[in-house]
Amino acid sequence: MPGIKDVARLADVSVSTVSYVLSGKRSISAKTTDRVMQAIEQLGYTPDASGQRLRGRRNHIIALSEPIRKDMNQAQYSAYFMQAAFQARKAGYDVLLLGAEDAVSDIQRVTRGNLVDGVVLLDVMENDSRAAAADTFAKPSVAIGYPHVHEACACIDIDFTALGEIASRKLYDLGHRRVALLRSLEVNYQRGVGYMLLFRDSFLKHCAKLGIKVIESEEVTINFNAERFVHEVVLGPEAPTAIVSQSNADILNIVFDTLGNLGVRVPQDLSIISCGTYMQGEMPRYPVSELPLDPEGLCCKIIDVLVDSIENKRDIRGLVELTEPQYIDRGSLGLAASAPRKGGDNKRM
Amino acid sequence: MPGIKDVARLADVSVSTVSYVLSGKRSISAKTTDRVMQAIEQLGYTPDASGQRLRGRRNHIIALSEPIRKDMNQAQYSAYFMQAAFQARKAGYDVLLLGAEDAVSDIQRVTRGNLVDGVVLLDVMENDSRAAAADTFAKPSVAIGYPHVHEACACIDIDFTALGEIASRKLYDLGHRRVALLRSLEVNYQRGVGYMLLFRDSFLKHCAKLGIKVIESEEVTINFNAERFVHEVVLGPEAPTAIVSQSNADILNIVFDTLGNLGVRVPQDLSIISCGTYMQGEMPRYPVSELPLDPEGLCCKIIDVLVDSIENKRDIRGLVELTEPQYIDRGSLGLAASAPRKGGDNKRM
DNA sequence: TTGTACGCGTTATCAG
DNA sequence: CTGATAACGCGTACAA
Repeated sequence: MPGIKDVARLADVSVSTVSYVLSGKRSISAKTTDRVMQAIEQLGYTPDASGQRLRGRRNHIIALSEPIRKDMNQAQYSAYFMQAAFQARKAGYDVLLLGAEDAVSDIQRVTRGNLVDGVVLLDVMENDSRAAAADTFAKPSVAIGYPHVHEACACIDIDFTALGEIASRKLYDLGHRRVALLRSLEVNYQRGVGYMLLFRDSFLKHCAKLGIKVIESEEVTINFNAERFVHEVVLGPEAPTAIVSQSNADILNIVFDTLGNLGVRVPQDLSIISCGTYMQGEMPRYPVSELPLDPEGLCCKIIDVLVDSIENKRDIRGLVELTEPQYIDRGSLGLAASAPRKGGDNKRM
Repeated sequence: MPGIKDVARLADVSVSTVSYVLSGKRSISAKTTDRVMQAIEQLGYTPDASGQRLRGRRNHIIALSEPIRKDMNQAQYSAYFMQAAFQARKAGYDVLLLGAEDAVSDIQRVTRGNLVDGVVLLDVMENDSRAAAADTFAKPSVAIGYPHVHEACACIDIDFTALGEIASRKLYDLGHRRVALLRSLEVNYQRGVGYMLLFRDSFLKHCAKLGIKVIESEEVTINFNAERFVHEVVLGPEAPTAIVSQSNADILNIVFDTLGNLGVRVPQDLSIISCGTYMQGEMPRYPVSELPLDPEGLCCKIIDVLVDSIENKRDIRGLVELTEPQYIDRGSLGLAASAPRKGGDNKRM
């Protein structure tokens, strides 16, 4: 393994000259530059990472903390860390994946040991031990999410309170006064996945204010029967004119299938809107209008903020940035149906 | 940030003594040890990672190379890298995620710069540029997969040739002589995803040998109509007694739904077996017997091999380990139906 | 049992 | 514009 000294010797210059040629932090004559570059190629020289970070105090590594859980929706979270990794690379940073049981001590270890320059917290819950312990990390940290305790880290997320309001407003303006809320997997609420709770609370509150009646689905577990949900709730006595879904593409597919079999047209007879979901990462078989999550946009912003903090030593503790939700119209949300539902008495099933 | 020198000064010993107290590679008197430990705690000292790897030549970091692709099945691959990360941590290694466009130069950079001790190649294709360039990596590498060119890296995977043979044998023993093959997403074959091709080729070959007639589905693209597949192929003139699926849970769900609506019972009227899939990571709504992928088992073995190579300087270039497929009975595979299919003329759809 | 010196690459500083 | 040197932090071979 050739070192910088070997290069210097071969090019007949000093080590500092080689270093300056590589970094460009000093102007070096073209002739010298040529000789050095030639020596580097000839020897196949690559600087050793440990030496590089000795001086600069920067590793160009960002830690990504993702607590390992059996029940995690892998499809969804992988979108976040692939995006975060991609954006980090664009900014010139490698990504260290942390997934140990004890996330807090893991982050302490890599930040205090100067192994990483900063930390991204993924899959953040309302009561997140990592966010709460962020003051014990020796490097800046950013959470995707909005935990209760966040004095020592930055928080970046979609504004899910606004999302609940926008959704209720949109339904109201289209004339909907009775809507069904299709819940997400129960385990998410129980675990305290912040955004799902935030959206639901905000949505229910604003619906109450606007006079929209919300009929909630029963708790969605792994054995949830989406067909029965359609028959009992959607076609039930309360006759909602829209479904607001927090659920995943699999369940939504069954809902669409069931409605199709019953001859219920979307959106003429019934509107559907999906909120706080990310259908691009799943496989919906029917287009559904959405107030979606935004892994790409968020990760882009998160890395921006973190890198800025690292490189310009900006203090980002306590920073909170909630971005405006963006509605995507895919044609499943329309005016509230007033006439009796076509095919409503179709007994095919 | 206190350094080892500060600790040494406070404990009134030399830096080497502090180092040996931490590593335990020399016997130090209890009195000295106490003083040193006290100083360490008092200062909150954590060794700096860059210094640590200066001498030891070991970073305790493993690189995970995952080429970023738009069309990748995120749910599936995330299972591999979460597992790899988990197993690596168990062995005391951190994981650096590599996902740049040019994977080869990325790996060269981190291996030649001594940033990582070894490399795991994920999502390996038959003609994989990374495996082919493994001789230019300065550290040992292991591929999950079985690329054509693999002289310079180790390859660990399930034996998909055996998997094809076992599947055909199993079907044959249960009396099946006509089976439908439900292909995976076409893009996987086109891209050269090794295991899918290996299984398919082996399965077709062994079926031919055993006299099993295989009716293949049309190419599966994003617009694939699984209902039509059931109507045209499964209930078509050739009347296969089993479906062998390489497809995902979403498509399989539709197949089950369609069969259910038609009154075709599984496995009494029709058997279904899924091969080279990983249903635990997806959301199948019906239990399906499977000759599955095994992210956990493979990642465990891969990290074992790689860590052994790193720590004992074992040369693993060219090593190939193909593990025996394990059949999981979930009740969807049974004796070939001989009587005319119940509900076969049901015209509900 | 303890101290000293070395190695890695970058960069501030001083000297040409 | 370029060269020489020291310092940064740690582990460990070697000397004492």
